[in-house]
Amino acid sequence: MAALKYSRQRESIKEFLMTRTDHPTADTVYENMKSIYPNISLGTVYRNLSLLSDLGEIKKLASFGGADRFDGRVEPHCHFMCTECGCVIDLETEDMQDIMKRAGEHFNGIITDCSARFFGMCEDCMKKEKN
Amino acid sequence: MAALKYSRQRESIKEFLMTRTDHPTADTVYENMKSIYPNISLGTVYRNLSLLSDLGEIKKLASFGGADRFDGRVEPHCHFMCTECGCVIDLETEDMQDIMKRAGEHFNGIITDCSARFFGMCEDCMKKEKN
DNA sequence: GTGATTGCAAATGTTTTGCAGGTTG
DNA sequence: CAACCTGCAAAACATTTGCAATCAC
Repeated sequence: MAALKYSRQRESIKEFLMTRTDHPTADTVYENMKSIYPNISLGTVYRNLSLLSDLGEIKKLASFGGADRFDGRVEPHCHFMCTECGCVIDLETEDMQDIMKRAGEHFNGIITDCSARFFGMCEDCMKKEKN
Repeated sequence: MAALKYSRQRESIKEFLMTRTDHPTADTVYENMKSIYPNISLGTVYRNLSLLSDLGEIKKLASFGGADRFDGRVEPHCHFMCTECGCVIDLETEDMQDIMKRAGEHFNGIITDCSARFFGMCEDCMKKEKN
């Protein structure tokens, strides 16, 4: 069992994700980290994102079509992706526990987690559409 | 606008997906197609899966962690993935339209599609756990 | 015959991994 | 100093694409 040791890089990656609400990809994290650690490698970014995700300190949003995205917000919540511009937005939805409970009613296994994604067109793209 | 032409390969791929309920990956489809068309290429499988998905004749289940999976069942329904064995099972859940409607209540864009995934342990893995 | 489809192979994009050196506790 | 972590580069995957030959209409 690997004991965890402090790393500036990991700390910065987590802090960075906390400030963002747009669910950046590993590459975006990497680009932003470079301004603090010019020599940081993409491998380190991936390793830390994966580690933080395993620890439950961040959430990995498995493929919305392209590269995986990462979310500093860990409470269960839903996501919306605009099929026009590709942006990913948090949705304030009803209690996820409730959805999970109802989904498991006709199922013989155990449901412990849930990820709901909605697709459509975001507010900004709808405005552009009108022009 | 490309006019669609018949292809045996595409037909077989669709038929194959209709017979399966385990949401195979492109590679699994490819392996199975090889018994009918020994020279079929993986590229052809990907091209046809993508085409069928665009036509709405099959559903692409974007990354459950590894490779994308494909589903011959197109009515809206939820999926469960076992974090132990990786199997993906259909879930009979409440009306998806209803979930979409409620998710959009505090949202200014338009929601047109939804994909809900549940995670946990499947019945088979629970039995093995007990031993 | 025209244009869509195919097999093949090479290219692309994303993520993981081996290794030698540096850092943490 | 032992174990973890890093940067770098190569490898591993999944998927897409260019091309010349083939097939459907």
